[in-house]
Amino acid sequence: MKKKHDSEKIEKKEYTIRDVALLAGVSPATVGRVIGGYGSASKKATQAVLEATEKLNYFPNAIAQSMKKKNTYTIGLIIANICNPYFSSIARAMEESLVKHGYHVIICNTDEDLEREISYMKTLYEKRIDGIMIASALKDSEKSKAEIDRIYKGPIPTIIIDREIPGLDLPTVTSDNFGGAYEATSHFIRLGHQRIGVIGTTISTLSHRVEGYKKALQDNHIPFDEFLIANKGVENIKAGDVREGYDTTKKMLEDPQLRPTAILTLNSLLTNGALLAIDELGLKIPDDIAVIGWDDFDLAPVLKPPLTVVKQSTYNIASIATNRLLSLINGLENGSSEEKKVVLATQLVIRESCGIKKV
Amino acid sequence: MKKKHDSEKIEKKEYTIRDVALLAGVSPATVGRVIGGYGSASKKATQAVLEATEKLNYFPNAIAQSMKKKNTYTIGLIIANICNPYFSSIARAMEESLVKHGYHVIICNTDEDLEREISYMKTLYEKRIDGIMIASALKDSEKSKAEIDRIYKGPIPTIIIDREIPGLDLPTVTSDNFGGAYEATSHFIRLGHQRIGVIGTTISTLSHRVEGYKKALQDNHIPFDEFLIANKGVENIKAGDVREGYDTTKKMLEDPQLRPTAILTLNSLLTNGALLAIDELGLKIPDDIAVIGWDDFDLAPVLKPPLTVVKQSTYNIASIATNRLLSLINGLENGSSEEKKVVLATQLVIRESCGIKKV
DNA sequence: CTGAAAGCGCTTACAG
DNA sequence: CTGAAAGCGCTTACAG
Repeated sequence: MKKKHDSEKIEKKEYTIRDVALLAGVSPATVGRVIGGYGSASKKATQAVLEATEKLNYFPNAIAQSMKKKNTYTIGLIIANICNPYFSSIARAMEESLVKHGYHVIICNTDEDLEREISYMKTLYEKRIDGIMIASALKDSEKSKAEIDRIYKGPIPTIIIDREIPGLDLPTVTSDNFGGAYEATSHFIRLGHQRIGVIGTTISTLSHRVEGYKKALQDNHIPFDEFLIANKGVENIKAGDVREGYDTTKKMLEDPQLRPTAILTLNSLLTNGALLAIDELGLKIPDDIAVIGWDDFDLAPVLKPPLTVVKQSTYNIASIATNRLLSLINGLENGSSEEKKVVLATQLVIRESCGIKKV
Repeated sequence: MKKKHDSEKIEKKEYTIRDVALLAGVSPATVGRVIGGYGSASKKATQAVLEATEKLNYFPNAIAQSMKKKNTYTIGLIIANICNPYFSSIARAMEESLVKHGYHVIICNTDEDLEREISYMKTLYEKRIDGIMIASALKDSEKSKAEIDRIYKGPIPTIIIDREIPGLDLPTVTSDNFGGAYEATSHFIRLGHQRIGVIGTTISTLSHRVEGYKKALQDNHIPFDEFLIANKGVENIKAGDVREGYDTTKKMLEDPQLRPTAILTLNSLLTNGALLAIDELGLKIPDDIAVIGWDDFDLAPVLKPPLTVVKQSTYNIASIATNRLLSLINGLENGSSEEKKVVLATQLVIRESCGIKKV
């Protein structure tokens, strides 16, 4: 593969600034100034360099540039799973806006696995990327404060998205998980439901949502029943697999005596799984079971019946997080700003999957 | 921001191999050998280096490594839109398998815009990434053979996915677009349909699918009607927006005299849009209009009625493409292999959206 | 096994 | 405006 011939014509080597300089009859420094747009150069030199660049089809080596300039124009995005429409919309919006600023984005799927997340943090750091956006897999009190600081408060500008990391004072952009769940639960209650199930998983946003759910119950004097909260995950099924929502829902609904009259599913994958399970159990929405999904999606209005959802503004999350990250990178945002934690309101989009008030 | 103090304690500088060497009492070369795992070192030296590394919390600088070793352990994935479940599943599978080999993947969304694609190719090349996977936005005969070669046959190992680029002899992994459309169309015909519409867009895979559609028509002596092919795109709406399928479908179905009795939608976004339009027009599936979607998705079996689809194996596409790319990068795959173009069979998943045979 | 030195391809003061 | 030189943080022959 690596035959070396004496004649230099065989291996088409990669041209460098030096080759361009030679051809243009100027120094490498001048070539750099012309191409890199720093410093100044005479018209004549500029012209010669441009021609030589063209002739050799020269492309600057960004690695070498990074070496000197200490930036890579690369951002790492650490999420659970790019197949979750919630994350793919966020990724899409971020990439679109970042690319306009010259950045590329590296996608890292953790599947809610903290080990993988930490491994990503390490290799991304080694790559000396310029910034990190992370929806962390870290669960409450899984690590000590010191460990958390060591993992997430490195030298790379970082924005926490989707879920707060408790005790970490880094810029954070999340949805109002408590409020969204409170509103959804209240909606069920207003329609006469008393037994309301929550199809969740082990992710950390869950706790705030469950808090919101409990508060709504409490404000309406409805007793809390542990059976109605599914947040343990399912054995042998990773978070992020449709079967998780399917199995969890099936288990909660299979016994007609115990089953709730309404369920709230905590992300679109879980929603998909739940709908699958409900369909298979032969239950009718909303008569047998009312449903509210967390996260809106294109087909929600087309389902029979159209699905009521708690909608998070992925676009806003992405744009706020992106702008803050760019500010951080450019040293514009003050690390100790007051408004570090941005919480965005959710919206209850009422369609037909909760039926009408029972008398 | 860049205050320099005489004392070295203020700026917590980034440690280098040299700092480790100093602390360990060995040379930088030895540190490299220990940490990089190349060459050999005595037990004593190894121990000292490891301790120093630990103490300084030293992380190697991958940029500097890339500079010497000429690789970046980064792969570029150029696709239309990560929000399309078809692409996100591919991206997911690729990333999962690549990360095991030490690679990160950069996501590039083109929205089927060739200019953006070319710009990505350029900046990815400047970053000296190790490999490219690309579902190109290039349309038939949009560029000359020479231009195509110049754009895509650069020095970086490249695998073409999803859609062949005609005239380019690079490794390619695609679905059998012709066959899939032929099968879907034949299925409609078997059920008695004669007026079959195709909801497409401007992407290049379309042409093979339309060919398959036409062949099925022809084999069954059904005349071809230009009106039933929507492949122009919609003004002011980019490919990848749900509204594209919505508008296109609405236009094709609005006139009861002209409208087909069956439609085939060419990707999930278009399917979503079409279902939205059908719902809004008050048409019933399958009685008023039979539907087959291209690409399967979680909710397809839950729709009322469950949707029949042409399923592409995203997992196989991803794994074959990834393995071939790794082989290419490692110089194992022969550039002039016979089996350059891999075509994977599609599968018609029959559910209930086409109804039963009309008499 | 180990160190000194060269070099990867750029950028950036420093002189002129 | 321009060139020579140093240096970014590693790896890799080359000696010893």
